[in-house]
Amino acid sequence: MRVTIADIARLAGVSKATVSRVLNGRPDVDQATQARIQEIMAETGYVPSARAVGLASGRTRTIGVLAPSLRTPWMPELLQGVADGLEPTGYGLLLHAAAGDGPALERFAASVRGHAVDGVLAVEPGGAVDQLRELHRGGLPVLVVETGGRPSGLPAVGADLADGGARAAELLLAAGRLRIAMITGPATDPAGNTCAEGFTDRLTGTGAVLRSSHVTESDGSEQGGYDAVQRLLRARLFFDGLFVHGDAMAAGALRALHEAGRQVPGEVAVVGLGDVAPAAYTQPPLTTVRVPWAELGAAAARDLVNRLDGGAGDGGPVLLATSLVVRGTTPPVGRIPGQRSRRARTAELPVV
Amino acid sequence: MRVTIADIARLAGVSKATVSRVLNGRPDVDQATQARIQEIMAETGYVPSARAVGLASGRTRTIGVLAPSLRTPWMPELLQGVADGLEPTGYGLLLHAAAGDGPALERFAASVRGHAVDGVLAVEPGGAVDQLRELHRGGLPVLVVETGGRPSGLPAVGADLADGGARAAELLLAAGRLRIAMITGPATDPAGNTCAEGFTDRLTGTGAVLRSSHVTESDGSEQGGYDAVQRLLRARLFFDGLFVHGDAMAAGALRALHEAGRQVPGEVAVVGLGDVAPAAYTQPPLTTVRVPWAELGAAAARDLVNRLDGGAGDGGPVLLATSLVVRGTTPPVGRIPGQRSRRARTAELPVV
DNA sequence: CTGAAAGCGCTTACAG
DNA sequence: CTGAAAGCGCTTACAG
Repeated sequence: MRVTIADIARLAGVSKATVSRVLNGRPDVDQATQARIQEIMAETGYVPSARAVGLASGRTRTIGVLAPSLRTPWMPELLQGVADGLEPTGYGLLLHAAAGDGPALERFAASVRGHAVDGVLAVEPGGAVDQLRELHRGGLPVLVVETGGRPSGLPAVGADLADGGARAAELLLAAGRLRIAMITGPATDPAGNTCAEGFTDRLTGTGAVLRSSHVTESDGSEQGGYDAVQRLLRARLFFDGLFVHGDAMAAGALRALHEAGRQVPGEVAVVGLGDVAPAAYTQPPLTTVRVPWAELGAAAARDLVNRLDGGAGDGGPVLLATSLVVRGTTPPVGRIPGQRSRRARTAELPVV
Repeated sequence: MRVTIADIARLAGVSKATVSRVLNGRPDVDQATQARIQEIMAETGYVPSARAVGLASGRTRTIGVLAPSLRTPWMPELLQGVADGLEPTGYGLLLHAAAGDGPALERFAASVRGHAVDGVLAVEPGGAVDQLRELHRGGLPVLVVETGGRPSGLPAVGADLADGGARAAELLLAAGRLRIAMITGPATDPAGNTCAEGFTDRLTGTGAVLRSSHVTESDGSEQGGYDAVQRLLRARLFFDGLFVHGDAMAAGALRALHEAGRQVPGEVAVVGLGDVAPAAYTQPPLTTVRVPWAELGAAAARDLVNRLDGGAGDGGPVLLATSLVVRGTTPPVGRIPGQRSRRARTAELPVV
């Protein structure tokens, strides 16, 4: 039924080896022969069997992507970047969207050991990192997308979150804020941790203070951010600057501040992290540390494919730049290094 | 290097055929022999080669998922459902996240024709539906997730959006709204179309009117919803009920109504569609037609795997129920059939 | 309950 | 520039 390489060979009056050469674009084939073979392949609608190519060549031209959850706000954007980065290479994307532990992880590891994929792209693998190290030691190409978690020691691409945190601190300092509060996110979304390091480092010795009493943990959700601000307010803690490790939480924080009658940015300046969907549409629009999620995914895809195709990898870990998107939850200030305004500030935004 | 079935056979003193039988859980193997073989496989860490199994068995135990874009608000939720539904079956998920046309689609079709996957799950395929029909005619198992687009004639699962629309209409009627406006979404997210049919059908003969002048099209984004309401208001059109074909647009619509000083739900009652992330956190929280995205994905995955494993498919198209989630953008009314309150209404919500 | 052999559809040295 | 042959690592009748 199915057209095979043998059919093409017979029709063209050549051997399977020659057809295979044409298929793989080898240069050492007679022009006329090549043209004839290609014509026959087109006429018959021949498509090589991925399964046979896989077995014979030892490669599937597919990479496995390990993503803890598609529900993390920035994950779809990052995955779309991976898909877009992969598309032109012809590599397929085998998606494993499940938490990095338990039987699901075992299943993933087995499929990887069964050579269903040529390499693995792991997004913030968390608990799966030990498995990945073992697979990597076993010779499997692995690339980790680090969004702020502990460096794994594996080949990685990430974003310069520490710098993003420093920029956030500079913006609050430029706005004259001296009593800072911070809402941290869940362990599964560790971008905030690294960002916080750059943030606190930059604050050191400036007169602005971030007390541990003013740091509260939340779960990444809008409601979580709302609750976190309520905790701060109920504890009667004073703060005029707030750094929130996630835009969804920041949206909730803004809601709580609004309900409490606290003016933003007049009384409290707020900076988020991520620049995901809700950021541009909060009231006021959220100033936030932008992470280039899609670019991160695309860079990771290209880097991994590069390694698979024999490239040595581009040396050390790749670190993409973050940037500060200044919208309406921080007061308009003079130019701040790295500031980037994505939206005209509207007249009704309060000015300090 | 790699442990193969031949190694296991030699170590166990049996033939490859017997090892294969154990591998595939065939019952006709001696208990002791089976135990010995399994022990040896465990000791050696044997994992069957997915590539060899694929070639020999003619199946890859992988399904291809065609998703136009991961940036559609409900897509991550739906995809997570697919992944979760697939997990226990052991099937892999080859993700193709690109618009249904152009060279990317060609690449997808080629990979499908190359038998890289056993079947295809297509989410709202749009322009790719002709390709899918052809593949289906060629014998490929195909399942379409229909979110409101034209029925493709292919095996499908969908949500009962017409019923959801009818519920939305009933809610507005119960609230006494007679001048209705509607904001429709982009062609790539056609859920609203079907929903609108049920909506207008239910309105017919009730005294409530939805004029074509009061229907405006938007792009699915928050800003698009905002702009759409501004268009309606600038045209000086009166409306006391508003049905928006997407929660993100509804969030923008609420923002525009707020800026214009229109009270919600007092002056305008608003119903959204989707029940995606922004819905619960708008001000007031959005009343919306809930679509069970994750369940939709999981049902599709199970149905397709069922077909692949020899099940005949469950008869006609599967249609999951939608429901109305009543929050704060519609006035509290007595029990409405099918109403479902997901959140305690807070005291400060305006009451008509 | 088990084995020998053919076959899945390619790729890859090797030889010419 | 091209072909014959072996091999990738399994599964599947067929025979016993």
